[in-house]
Amino acid sequence: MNSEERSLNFIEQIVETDIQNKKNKGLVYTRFPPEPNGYLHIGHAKSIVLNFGVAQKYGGKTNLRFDDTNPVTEDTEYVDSIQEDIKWLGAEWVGEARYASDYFEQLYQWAEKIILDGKAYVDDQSAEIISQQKGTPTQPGTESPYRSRSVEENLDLFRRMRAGEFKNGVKVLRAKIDMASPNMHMRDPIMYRILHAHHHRTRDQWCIYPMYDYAHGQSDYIEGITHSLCTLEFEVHRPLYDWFLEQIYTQETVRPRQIEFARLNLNYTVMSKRKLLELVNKKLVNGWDDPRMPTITGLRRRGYTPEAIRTFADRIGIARRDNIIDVGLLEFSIREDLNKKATRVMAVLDPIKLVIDNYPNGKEEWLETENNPEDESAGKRKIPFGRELFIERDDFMENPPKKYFRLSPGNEVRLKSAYIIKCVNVEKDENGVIKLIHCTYDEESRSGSGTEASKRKVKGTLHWVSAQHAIDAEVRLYDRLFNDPDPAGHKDVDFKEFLNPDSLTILKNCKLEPMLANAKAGEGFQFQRLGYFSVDKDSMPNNLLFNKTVGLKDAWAKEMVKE
RNA sequence: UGACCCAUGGUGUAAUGGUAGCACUUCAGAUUUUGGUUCUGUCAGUUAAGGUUCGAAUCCUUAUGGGUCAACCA
Repeated sequence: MNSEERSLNFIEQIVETDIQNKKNKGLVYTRFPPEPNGYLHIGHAKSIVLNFGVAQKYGGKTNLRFDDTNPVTEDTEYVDSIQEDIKWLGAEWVGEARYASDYFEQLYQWAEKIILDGKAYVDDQSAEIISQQKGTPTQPGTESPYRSRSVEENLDLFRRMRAGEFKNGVKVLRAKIDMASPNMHMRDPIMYRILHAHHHRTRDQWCIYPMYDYAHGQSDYIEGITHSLCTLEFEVHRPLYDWFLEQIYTQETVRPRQIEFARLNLNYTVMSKRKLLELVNKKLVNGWDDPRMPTITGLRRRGYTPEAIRTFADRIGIARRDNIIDVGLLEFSIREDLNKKATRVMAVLDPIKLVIDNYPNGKEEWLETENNPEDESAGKRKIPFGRELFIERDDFMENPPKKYFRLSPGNEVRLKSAYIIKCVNVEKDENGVIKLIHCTYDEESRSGSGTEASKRKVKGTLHWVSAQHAIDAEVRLYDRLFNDPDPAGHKDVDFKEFLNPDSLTILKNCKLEPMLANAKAGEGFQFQRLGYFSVDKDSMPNNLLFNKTVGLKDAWAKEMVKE
């Protein structure tokens, strides 16, 4: 509905211009280049939707490429999870997944060529010295004493680096560019370092590894990537990206171009892999797939759908200015999707017993109810009704405020898809806590019976579950993980200080309609009047586990806040 | 204190020299056997000052504010 009128984002505009100008023969080829050192999060989803979306829109293709040039932090666990998450999101990369490590030999050969061209040299200095010589953003650097080594010596040393003759950190290969450049990244950046480490794919084949700046652009080039999209912090790397490409570029091939866009920030959460890893390692959450995590796997376990995440990514747009998206927009997107799809069921999370005094003892009825009022094709089902029911504790008040139109003494409400009942009195325990609500029902008022009484309008409608038929379940409620809108944005306070102690609430005594006994892991439902809930992966038929995905909009709660 | 980038309602994002629009949010109302959904209405914006132009959110200058850059990480 909006696609025909939607204006182009700035990257699409660039792509269209390039196509018109027949740049790269009019091809569009993008890539999604995660480093396998962590799980994908919602920020990656933005990048995935962008990269795959742009290519698809213009008849192009997208590669998945693992940027695996640092064996110390990378692992196949991440390689697997990343592929699973991308597939789940519905993106399809062309052919097999690629790896920067597939190109190590080519990268090495090009490095020798650059040495031969006199544009790279082996430096014997320590990391500290090299760092000192880099200067600062306001002061130029100084040149390394090894900068003017002969080509022959450089080549010999570089080959011996590869051969494993040196220990970690003893030597590096540096590009010979400009130590006085105002751009720090151009001050003779390191191309290769020595790392005697086991790589998850190349195993012990290499003991020198290329740095990101050298590997990334060349990998783009090898794959024929036309538009290399990345986040804003790589902007200052672009001159270097171009410089490395310039060393090996030949006219007849595709010339990749790096374009930066603003990364996604969500309020009340953190989005850096480092911080997410810290939460996992310190067991402040229950793993990468904890439903409170902004990871793809966490959102999936929480009950988010790929469609909702994609629409969200679409809604937030692509631009070059820093942004902080309100999590409310993410929540809106999942509600919108689930509202169309989720079967409505009866579930009472905080049960209180109710007895209908004038309903025959031992009688049961199976009443018809619609599965989804938003989707007639979803059909109908029967739910059991009886003399004793559970309703939500919140749905009864002995002394209600004026606008309360749920159950209270002397007041009438409709039980959804069942009868109109009236509260006659309550029983309390010695502490004054209500333990049983006595009601009478209007026998003529059964939903759908067509009688005058069934058409009566009452203010409130409650969800309920038959006590005799109810099944038990554990339900996990989630709130935002952090109490602060920008937990990582405080210079003097660690982000973990803002963790919300109430981000997880476990409810053990929930009562569900019997049909839910067969619910399968990952399946999502709307618990009538409460919100959307999804079956946890650890759920068992005799130990049902639900995760709250998101609550329904709650006008009553809002009203109460105003008081 | 250098280089580079950015600046449109509360939050995002359009308008590509010619009527500042859309979404979320806010608020109000209608409908409703979910205080949901849907529908209608509503509040609210071009950082500032100069300049160019018949006309500037858009081009230029300056200021202000924000961001990025000094890993043998990506």
